[in-house]
Amino acid sequence: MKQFDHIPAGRPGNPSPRTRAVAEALAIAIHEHRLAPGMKLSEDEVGDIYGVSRTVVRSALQDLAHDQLVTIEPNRGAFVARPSVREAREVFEARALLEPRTAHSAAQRATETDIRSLREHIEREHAALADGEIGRALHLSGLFHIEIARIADQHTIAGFIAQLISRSSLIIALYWRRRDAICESHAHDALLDALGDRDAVLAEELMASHLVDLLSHLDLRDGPPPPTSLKEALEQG
Amino acid sequence: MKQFDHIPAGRPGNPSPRTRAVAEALAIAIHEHRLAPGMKLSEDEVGDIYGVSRTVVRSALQDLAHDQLVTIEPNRGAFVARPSVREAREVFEARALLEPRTAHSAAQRATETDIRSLREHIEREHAALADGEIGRALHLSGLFHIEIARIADQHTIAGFIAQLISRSSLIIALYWRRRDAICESHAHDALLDALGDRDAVLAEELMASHLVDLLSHLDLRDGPPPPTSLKEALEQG
DNA sequence: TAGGCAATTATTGTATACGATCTTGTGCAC
DNA sequence: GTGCACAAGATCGTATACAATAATTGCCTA
Repeated sequence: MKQFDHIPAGRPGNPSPRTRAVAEALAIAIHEHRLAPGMKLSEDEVGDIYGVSRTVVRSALQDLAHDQLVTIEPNRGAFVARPSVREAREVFEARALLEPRTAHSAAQRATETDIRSLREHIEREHAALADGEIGRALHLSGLFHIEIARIADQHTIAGFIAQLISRSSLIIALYWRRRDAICESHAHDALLDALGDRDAVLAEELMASHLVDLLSHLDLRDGPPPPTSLKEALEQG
Repeated sequence: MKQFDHIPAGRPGNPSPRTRAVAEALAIAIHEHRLAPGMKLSEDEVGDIYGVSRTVVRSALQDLAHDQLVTIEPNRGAFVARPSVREAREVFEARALLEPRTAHSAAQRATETDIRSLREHIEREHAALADGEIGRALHLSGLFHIEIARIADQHTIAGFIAQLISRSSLIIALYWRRRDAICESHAHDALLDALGDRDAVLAEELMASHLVDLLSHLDLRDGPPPPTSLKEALEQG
């Protein structure tokens, strides 16, 4: 897991190393779609897995709840969040509002080191896809966006974007149309080129259309709630 | 304190009533400038004051840290946050990005009930000012902005705005030029009129200029650190 | 047999206790 | 007299224990 050590911990949350470790491990599991939306996260169970007490698990879950990756129901426990259709729309509207402008700034400020870092990022993304690790590729895809926000050097907005991308991961898990036809669109490559050329206007446009494209792959038409999960779904089938 | 019960708890944080109560009490104290930036928030002390154990205090402080109202230093404790000049700029840039558009949406969606609610809000704000309760007036002023975001009916963005306004409270505490010459600008009245007239374009413009005006009252020129506080400042002087 | 009630079980909410880390105060050496 | 080293105190980090709440099961009754 060494390759994840550099992850920009968007949240300025709990600096306690154990809490951080558990929170990030859970967050990555969610981002890589190893934990499905709606899944129960029992404090005891998580604590046993990571070899820590409920105290730190609780703290980690609270952090994740703040980023709306998990939902905490009083006296019921924590569950992997299950964003509604409405939330999904809101998240992508917010991204459409923030990310294009951020890409614009990033193009103006990007150093050669930044560009190289982004290129490595994309390569790892492609490698993951080639290995069939879709979840990991998705996670890396999100990190690419976060990296751009970091380059834009607007920490506050970058934090918001990181949060939105986290939630996007859940939204994709719930509403993506065809899991097989995932990505390998070269939107990120095109963005990287624009950033490398310091073409701020183009980068902004590309980001905007990239987000529109992403949104178009979601199935948000059916107004009602998302695909229910767990045993209930199996019982019905 | 009944009049604060309706406060929109921007964060979806810990639903535990005690943790919420402590977190909100501390948040309001910070918003009303009763707790100065940099002040130490000892877990034992806070626990004694509110009659709860360190467990819940820790949880509350963690929530506040996530909103960047307090800073937690490992093994050192929690302190009321002290935003840097740079953070101050970032916060107002983010507000300038989000709030005008939100005001636009709010103007389109506002119901008569919304307008009445806002009007009451302003009246309480003026009343607080008339009573010389500057801190409380400032807090209410922030809530006015949050209320507009709520009316705009974009929960995600409204959450971001709530966070930004929280931090603005600290920024004002640190960087406001002349505490006496505070407000009683009728910017909020003008905004309310525009919203009442459903004039979205005007509301957007008014919000934008209101934020510029606010920013212009901050003293962010001196590049280096903010007006340090606490004993350290006194020892140096 | 279906529905509702009660006891049991499991899980969370909170408090307390212990260990680790940092701060502070004192004393000794230089 | 100054500076460093060490010890005492305080505070935080984590684990554990107990209390409160909700979910589940089994039983009784209609």
